[in-house]
Amino acid sequence: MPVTRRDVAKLAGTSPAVVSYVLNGGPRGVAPETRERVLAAIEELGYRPNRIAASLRRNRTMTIGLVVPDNTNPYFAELAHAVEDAAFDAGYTLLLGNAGSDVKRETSYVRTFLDSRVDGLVLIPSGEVVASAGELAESGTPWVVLDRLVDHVDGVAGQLVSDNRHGGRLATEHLLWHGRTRIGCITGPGHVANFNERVLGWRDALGGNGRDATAAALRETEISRFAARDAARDLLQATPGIDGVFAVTDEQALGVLRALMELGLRCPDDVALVSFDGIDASSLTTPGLSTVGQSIRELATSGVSVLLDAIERDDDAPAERAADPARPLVFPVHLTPRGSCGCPDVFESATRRDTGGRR
Amino acid sequence: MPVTRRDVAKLAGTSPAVVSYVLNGGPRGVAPETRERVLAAIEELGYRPNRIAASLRRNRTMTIGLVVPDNTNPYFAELAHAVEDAAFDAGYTLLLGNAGSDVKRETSYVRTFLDSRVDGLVLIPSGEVVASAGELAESGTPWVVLDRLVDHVDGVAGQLVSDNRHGGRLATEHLLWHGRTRIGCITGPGHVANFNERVLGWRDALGGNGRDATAAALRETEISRFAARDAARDLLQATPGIDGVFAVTDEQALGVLRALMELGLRCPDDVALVSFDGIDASSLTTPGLSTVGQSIRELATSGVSVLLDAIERDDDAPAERAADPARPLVFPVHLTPRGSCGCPDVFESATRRDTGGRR
DNA sequence: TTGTATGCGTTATCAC
DNA sequence: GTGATAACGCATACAA
Repeated sequence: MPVTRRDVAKLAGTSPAVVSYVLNGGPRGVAPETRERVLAAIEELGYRPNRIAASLRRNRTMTIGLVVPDNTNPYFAELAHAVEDAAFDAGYTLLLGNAGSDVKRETSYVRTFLDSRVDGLVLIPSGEVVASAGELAESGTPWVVLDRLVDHVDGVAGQLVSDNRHGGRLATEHLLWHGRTRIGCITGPGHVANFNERVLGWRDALGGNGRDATAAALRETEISRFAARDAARDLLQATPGIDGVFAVTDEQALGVLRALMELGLRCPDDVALVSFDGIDASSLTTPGLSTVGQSIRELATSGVSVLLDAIERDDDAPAERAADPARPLVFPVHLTPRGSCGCPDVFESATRRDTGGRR
Repeated sequence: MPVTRRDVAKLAGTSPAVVSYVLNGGPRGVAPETRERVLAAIEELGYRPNRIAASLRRNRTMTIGLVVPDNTNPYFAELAHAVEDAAFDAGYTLLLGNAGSDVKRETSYVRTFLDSRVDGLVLIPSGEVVASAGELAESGTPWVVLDRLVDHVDGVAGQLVSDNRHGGRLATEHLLWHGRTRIGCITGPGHVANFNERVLGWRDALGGNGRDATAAALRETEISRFAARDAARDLLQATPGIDGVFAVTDEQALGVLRALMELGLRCPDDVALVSFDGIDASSLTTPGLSTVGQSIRELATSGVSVLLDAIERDDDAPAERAADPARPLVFPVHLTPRGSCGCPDVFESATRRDTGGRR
């Protein structure tokens, strides 16, 4: 037998409506003396408002959905955590779904979240297109695409990505600067634009320096350190002269590191390595991972911010639209040199980290 | 203007109730001919049922809440992923909250989830007690405690943990077996029972072998590879003779690995290392991490299972109770020797992994 | 200032 | 087998 507004009202000797007014601070005032009685009654009964009922009435759930390929991947984990933080700060609750590179499951989650009437949706696409774009548009629920650029996203409120191509170039140029001449590349699935962009950056850098980036020096694998380890072994053995590797994700770089060890090659002495993402873990491998860091927290925070703006706007004037939401917001990346490329390996202590850390 | 059951009913020339019956497959039958018209109308209008309204009516949301200390920690990430999988399979949606070792925030999330009328709650406690146990009990919402044992949890439907003490002993005995004689320990915050248990296991093993485990060989840090790196440096420098280290979490072991490198010590040659958890990442460090593996997936799956049972039971007979839910379910652990303890480092290839992997 | 009444979209209990 | 109708808990417009 749950305690409801009726019970509170009865105990306070007033009406349920008044209880609402004191709880919501409006839209009407309530006599100080009545308010006291109401608060006392709430306290006494341990009354807790039912968000479900409020959601139904207000047509607003104060929840947002987050669909992520795999929260087990450190990069997505950091992204998800930052999204959750931003949502929490704004008073929203997060519904989480792992799509697991399975477009079917991604669609299923989007549908479930829409049925749950989330106020907005943050989507990190698993495939090259968002299969649910149609349903999303039809539902009128605002949504943003995070981290990965996709086509055919008409109704989207915003797309937020890092400057992948530039990052790929930065990484490769840095390897060249270290005097490396034969630079291989470990990349992710070809249907993900991010990775193709990073590979383009790799080609940009090599081309600009008079070297050609042949397919021979490229391996495509899943975004998994295990798959990357196998690919790196294959690459290193098939192309003996390689003295540098650009891995398009930190996760894969961990596998490359392992492959080097297994083959008896030293990093960076024999093979220098630069990767991409800038996850926390990259600073504490052996050696430290030189990486092109993304502004993970900013990406997530801005994504939620864009989403909440769209939700607000939707509430006021359903017709209005943000300025060209189809044009992606591109976030800058920055090279963080550490040991794996041949730069001095900076020892970042935990205490220094904690003071200078996030927020 | 959302399309509702009324619209479907009108188009199909029937009543909203009938639409419910065809959608829910009960509790009453419906004439095949009517059912066809209803389905056609649903299709035509692109009707999607409103879960919020259904939840309010049914007093059942088909959601469960998960409160986790930090989904960025690989161990919790794997746990969370497994919980999500189990929930998904059972048709439940997951609400996620990061408490971040902040009991205040944990309480806040529990409250929010209760207000959202989750059907059940999975809690990985951040503190030594569950501050919200009272509210939980009062609400009557079933909940389980995962991974960490805590006191004063009267209303809990179940507690699921690994055999921490035994694991600590396993790890340490293995180091002894390798001929290591001075074995230090890096542990986590003293208010977490898990870590204390693992430390007890460490003492057990040392005591049983006639060696004494002095406080000098112990360092307590946060569960962070960064903090652990600092602590390990301190430990290794303050106690020169150390030839083995037991780290109570894989996460911390990563920091120990780094500390060893920085001090010019080789692992396992100079210092052998065994840790605890068995996260995916442990198999691909350099060297591979010897670790006492938990059955992460089973822990999560059983946790959800216990929770769902309690939900079912609650639905049928609110009074009934499971058999002594206060007694924790203890899961076995298993030693996975790899390179860091001195065992041969098995190279687990991605392909072999994928076939033998989860599910 | 306060109480009353209606509706949000569903589900389930009614008579028919 | 079917259609009307009440209720879930809350928010607010409206009458008092």
